[in-house]
Amino acid sequence: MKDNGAGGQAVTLKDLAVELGIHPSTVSRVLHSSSDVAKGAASAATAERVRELARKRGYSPDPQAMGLRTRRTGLLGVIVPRLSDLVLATMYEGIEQSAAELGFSTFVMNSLDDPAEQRRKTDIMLARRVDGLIIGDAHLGSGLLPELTARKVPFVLMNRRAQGYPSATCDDVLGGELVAEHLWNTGHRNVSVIAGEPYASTAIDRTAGFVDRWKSLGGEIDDTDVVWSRFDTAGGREAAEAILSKRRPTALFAVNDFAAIGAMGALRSHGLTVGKDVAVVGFNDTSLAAELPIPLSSVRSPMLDIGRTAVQLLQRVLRGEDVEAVRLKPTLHVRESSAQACPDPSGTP
Amino acid sequence: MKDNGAGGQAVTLKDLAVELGIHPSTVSRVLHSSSDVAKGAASAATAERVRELARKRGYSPDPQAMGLRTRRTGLLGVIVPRLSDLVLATMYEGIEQSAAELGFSTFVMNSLDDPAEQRRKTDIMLARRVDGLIIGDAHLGSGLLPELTARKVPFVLMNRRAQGYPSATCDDVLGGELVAEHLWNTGHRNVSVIAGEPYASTAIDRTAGFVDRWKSLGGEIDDTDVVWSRFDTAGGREAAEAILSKRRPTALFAVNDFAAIGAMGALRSHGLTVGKDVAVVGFNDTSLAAELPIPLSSVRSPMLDIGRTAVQLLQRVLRGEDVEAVRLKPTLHVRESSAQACPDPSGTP
DNA sequence: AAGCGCCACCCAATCGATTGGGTAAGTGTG
DNA sequence: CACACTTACCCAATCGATTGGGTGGCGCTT
Repeated sequence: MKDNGAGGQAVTLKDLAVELGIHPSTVSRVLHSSSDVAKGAASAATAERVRELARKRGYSPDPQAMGLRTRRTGLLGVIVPRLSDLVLATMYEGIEQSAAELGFSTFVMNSLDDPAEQRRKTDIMLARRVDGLIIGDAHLGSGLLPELTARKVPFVLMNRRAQGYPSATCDDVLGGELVAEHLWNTGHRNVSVIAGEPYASTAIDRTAGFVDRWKSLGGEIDDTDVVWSRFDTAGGREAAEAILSKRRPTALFAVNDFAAIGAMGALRSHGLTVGKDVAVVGFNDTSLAAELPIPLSSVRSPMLDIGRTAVQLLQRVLRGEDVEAVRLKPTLHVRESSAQACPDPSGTP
Repeated sequence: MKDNGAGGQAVTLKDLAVELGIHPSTVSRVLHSSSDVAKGAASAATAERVRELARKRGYSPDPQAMGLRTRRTGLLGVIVPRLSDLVLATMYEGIEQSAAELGFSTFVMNSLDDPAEQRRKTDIMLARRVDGLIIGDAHLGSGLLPELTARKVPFVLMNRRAQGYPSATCDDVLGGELVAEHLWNTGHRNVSVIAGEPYASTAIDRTAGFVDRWKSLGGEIDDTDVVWSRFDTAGGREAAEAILSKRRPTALFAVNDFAAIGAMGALRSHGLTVGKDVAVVGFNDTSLAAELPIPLSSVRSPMLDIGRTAVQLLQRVLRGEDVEAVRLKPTLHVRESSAQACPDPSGTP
């Protein structure tokens, strides 16, 4: 029965003040001091009357007016490559939860991983006077981040990291290592990597973690076994086709579940059975992985926690604290797509 | 090099006015009147100087102050079941595009299809003083919509419809009909429906469209052939299990691609091959459908357009116009999962 | 009884932009 | 030359909440 918001005319501080016969500033102080004693502002009795009436009338302060005075909007801007990417959508769920708990609201915008669009969306957010930004689409080597620093815009990175900036990410290097160990231990010696976009730290770190660990185990892998690709299903399919046109690995590591699904499709159309002829491992363990016709092995990254952590880091940045990068630990979940030992340990040339 | 936004101290109207030696109100009028002649407000020469300086200083009006005065925030609230549902995420992309073109910014929140959460999120949005709402999670028979109407909150529905409210949806009945015709024509006579959540108009309409058309073609189908389920992969799997425990249809229609994928998994673990032993058709034609190992037949709903349409309808509501429901036409895309003629037209009892 | 302090408030400026209502200078008309 | 009218501006109130700086009145002290 509240009457604030879009349609109705909201209750204002002054309305309450008039009805109570006191000054608006007193009402403000009472409502503002969260402690039950409005220290020095009003008597306990008055304070109670104020709170009572505020509740009854469904008073909620006008964020416009409040923000105008305090220069803080309680808004956080979130920029992601695209929300229709399940990974980012899930991280955003974490952001929303955490932000709501702290009384912040969040804007999200899709940049489609396009630098011009990243700039445009950033500018829109700043024009809205967000208190800070969460950037989920950082491109390595882009000039945007130093520029934001120069403009003193408070921000943190999420999902992808970049040297020298606070970020909340998965420990992608570790994730890649886990996959390398798993495939090595199941007897594979002949593997390829579907590596993702080379401008994303996620792709680079996962690939590097895999390759480095693979070599340290004594495995062989060179640049031609690593194929860069888009993160989506079609990208994974194309990458797998490119790989299969040249050689036949016994295992594929795709740095993204969707790319892995695309690769599974390509394998099937080459007459290969996933999990028997070729092992496939994905990354992120999206809700789809376990439910696929052939359940997909995948590295589970704590997506919700990454989102939540990003908000917490941003809080600290806003308080002026020094903040470093946080990397959350992933775990490997082995399923049918890579459970069997390698059929032909010698590999195929 | 703009200096507005989170970190820097923004340029204000007054700053410009002082630098130009004129009154802030004059600056405001010049910048406000979009026509190149600031009619009556200033001379052409002054107007040009003002616009020039505004550009140079990177002036952008403070939305807080502007909104305080004009009582319009330029904010739209969007409530969806969850953004990690690819369907809603894609609709949101459409919303974002369209809203940005019109100078609006959008909030999204997840309600998780929980009535209490729907209320909470709605209240948060109204407390933020959004100009209007786009509701993507309407529950049939919920009391929330009449209440919003009573509070004079401008809103439109998206994705799901409800009698008597403006909405932008897919023509789900037609979509169900297309599937019925397709399966009938490929020789199937023994079908089951994975119907989705009974509180969602999407589920109900798609199912009803299918069932009614099926009957009108002479087919038999009764209530036990229709299984309600969650929209996600696990829900689809469970529903398929329930169906297979009782009978063996030659075709399954799932009202959602993710449920269809789950069903494909269940079929496989029963030793049935999708597309050969059992046909499967999904709904929405998400980007995944065509790329699955066994490509999934699906009804393509114009998700981006639905989002865009929702924004346009809301614009009209905000202008006080009368607005009715819009239903966009879907198209069926047949793929390997249901391309073959029914293996056993007589069906299996 | 004069003095002091504190309690419980009130006053007014302020944030940045909008907008109805002036007003002085300049132009044209009869 | 006086009057009306337009041009090109300025003035000040306003939106709703916050906040530094008062100020009466009461109680207590010595």
